[in-house]
Amino acid sequence: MDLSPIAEEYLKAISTLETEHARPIRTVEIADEIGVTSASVSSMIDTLDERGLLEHTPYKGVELTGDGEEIVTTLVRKHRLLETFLTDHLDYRWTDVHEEADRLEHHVSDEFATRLATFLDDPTTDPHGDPIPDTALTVSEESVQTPLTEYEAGETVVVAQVPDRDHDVREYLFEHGLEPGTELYLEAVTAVGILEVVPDDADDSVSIPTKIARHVSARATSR
Amino acid sequence: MDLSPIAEEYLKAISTLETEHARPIRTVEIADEIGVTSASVSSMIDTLDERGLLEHTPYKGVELTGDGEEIVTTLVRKHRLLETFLTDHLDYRWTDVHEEADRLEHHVSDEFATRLATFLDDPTTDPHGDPIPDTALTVSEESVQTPLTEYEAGETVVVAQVPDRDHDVREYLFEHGLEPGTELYLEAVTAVGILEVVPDDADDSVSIPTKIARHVSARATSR
DNA sequence: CACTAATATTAGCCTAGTCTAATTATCCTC
DNA sequence: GAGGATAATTAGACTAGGCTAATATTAGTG
Repeated sequence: MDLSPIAEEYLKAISTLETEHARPIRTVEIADEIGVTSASVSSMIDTLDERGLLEHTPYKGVELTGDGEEIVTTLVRKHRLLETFLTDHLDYRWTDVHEEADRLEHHVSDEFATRLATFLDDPTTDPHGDPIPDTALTVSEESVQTPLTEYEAGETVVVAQVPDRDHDVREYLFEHGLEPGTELYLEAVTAVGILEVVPDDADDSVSIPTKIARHVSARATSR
Repeated sequence: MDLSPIAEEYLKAISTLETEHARPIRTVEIADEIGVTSASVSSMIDTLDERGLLEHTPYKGVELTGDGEEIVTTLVRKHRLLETFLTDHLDYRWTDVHEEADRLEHHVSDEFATRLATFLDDPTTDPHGDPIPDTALTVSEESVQTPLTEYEAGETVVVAQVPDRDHDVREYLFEHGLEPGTELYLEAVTAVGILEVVPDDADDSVSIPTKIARHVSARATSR
């Protein structure tokens, strides 16, 4: 039987947390991520466990099974293909596509995803720079990408990925001219945790708090 | 508050039945249309009535209000825009798009619809030949269209609309080469309720039962 | 090692939407 | 205008997913 969009949201949340923490995920973490109570999470964990999508060790935490991960990867693929379509063809700003894709990913068929991918010419990254899993659901080798905070003053880098989940952060980066593909000259790293950077299409430097810069990854310029 | 996809399905069903019968719609008709029991319909009618989307006269039937009709028209617009996108850009056959559009129409935002319409160059009819309501939700003047059964042997017509809801009927028409835009020579009308027609891209005549032909509309050729 | 804080689970209730069974209205025919 | 057929509504129960409150487990600290 098919999974409800709600059950799918739980799987996605668990997957995100697993990637972030690399250890079993606790009930309360899922509750915080989704915005429901721990009680609700406990009961959804039961159903997901019965369906073989995760392994639950009571009082310890959960881990996705292969089946669970596969469902999540399918969703991620649909999500990122949709985002690509929305920005590249429907003229959405990349800052605005996440919410629409988050809703639609649960409702487009596999057939739709396959055809959309063909229409888009099988893209490998989405507008935030995140990799799009292919039909076999394998994620392509990511190019070497490092958080902006790892570079030093004086270096020039290209923005590779920006965080896709927090609207305010996306808005902040957009307004300061930072998006995937932007070339950046790192002017200075101040003591109070601010990066001074100069985007390639700007004259003045822009201040980026470390808190945000940590989640922006970049690769060295190819020259 | 937003309406659930299920509530939206009820409104669509009522609208379809109103168009078909031009009179208040009874509980059991809605039940048959959607495939639920009359009891379920009764209770949904209550909620829809409370929201001001229809008027219910107990034991008599329901009629959509202006608000109710507006919601349906928005859904129809989304549905037909989606169908157009699926056939024109994702290479779906026009016989296969109805189901996907029926799911997605409940989940795409108004913003998405607006942008999709622009992307598609503001089409006025969908792949089945049905008119697409514009942003103001007015349906464009339909060209004069008459059921195939109203024409006489010897006439040449162009298929304007095919039924969009029944997959088997669509499949039948597709296999016999009848789709919107097909030019048709009406060879004969037999006694047992069969039309013999010759599509423009075929040599042999094709037999269409009156039962089906009644729901295919056509306009006279422009020559 | 015991106690407390934090977290997890269970119990029990709520809402939306479904069902079956029982009841009530309406209508049609005689 | 009475009787029966048909249709509509109501009553009561079920499921998914949510909540709060109560209970149980684990972990950390003294």
